Amino acid sequence: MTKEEAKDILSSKKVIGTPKRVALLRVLSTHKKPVSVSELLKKVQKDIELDLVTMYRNLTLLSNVGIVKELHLQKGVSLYEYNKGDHHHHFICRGCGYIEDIHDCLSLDITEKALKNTKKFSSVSDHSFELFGICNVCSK
Amino acid sequence: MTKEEAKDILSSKKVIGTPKRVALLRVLSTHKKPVSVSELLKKVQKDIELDLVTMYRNLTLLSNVGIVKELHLQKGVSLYEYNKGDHHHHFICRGCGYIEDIHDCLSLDITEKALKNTKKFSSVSDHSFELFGICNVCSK
DNA sequence: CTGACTGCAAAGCGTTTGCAAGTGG
DNA sequence: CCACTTGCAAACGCTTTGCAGTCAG
Repeated sequence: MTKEEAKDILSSKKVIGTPKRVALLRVLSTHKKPVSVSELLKKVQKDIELDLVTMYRNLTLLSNVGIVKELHLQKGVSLYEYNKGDHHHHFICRGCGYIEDIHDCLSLDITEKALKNTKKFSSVSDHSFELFGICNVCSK
Repeated sequence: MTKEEAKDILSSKKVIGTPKRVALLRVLSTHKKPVSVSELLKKVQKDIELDLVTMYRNLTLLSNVGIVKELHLQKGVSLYEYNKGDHHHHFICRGCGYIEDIHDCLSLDITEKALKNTKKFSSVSDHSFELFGICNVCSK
């Protein structure tokens, strides 16, 4: 993703395309897997000076407008991924944390059923689905 | 769940049934929804003196042997629920955090497909599925 | 005596907040 | 001039660790 593309994406959500945000978004967009905050900081800092606090604020901002997604797969760890708009789920290794995307989604049926069965909800905004296992490297 | 039943469950997993663990497990078993650590502490303390640290240690222990399940639905918050063995998922309100169980599960197909498509995993140990929405109370 | 459980204090880690300085329209 | 962004320091909340005291076999 070029700097121009990043700026366009940001401004399409009415977010000012500051250099730090552009750098952040570009790093996020090159990552196929969800990234931790500390990893993200290192990578962005190769490009531009950036404070951890600013990163957090911008991640929250981008998350609020839907440009990035936040994942909470384990205690005390937040992962972020660029929201390309392609709906997908994750296959996660309990050993090393390796993550692979799953591009199938069969949640429609269960979502409909759940809406029929509940009296407390009228709609579903989104959902998460994660598979956990031990990857072939860890199980050796 | 009686104290005796709690003790039996614990000893079946080779965990010593101390009074604190029995009290903790009993509170957990009466809860239909996942509970936060602070809530849990309050409820158990109505029964017996219990330090927060001991709670954490025992929750980790019970989680490791599979008696309780740990959920990470939002940043920095761990929820715990008694693992009755009845596989289920959750419908969560983004507004107030209200949680309802979903007892349908249609994940078999997608699990099989995912295993076929990956080269990095050979098996799935478990999975999570959560629906998010705004409950009828919050959407008023 | 030995190993396990517990409480207390302190540390650790990820995240957020307050404030002052800097930037751009 | 004003609203927005940023960095720094400090605060905050949740969780873990170290250590000493206690208890059961």
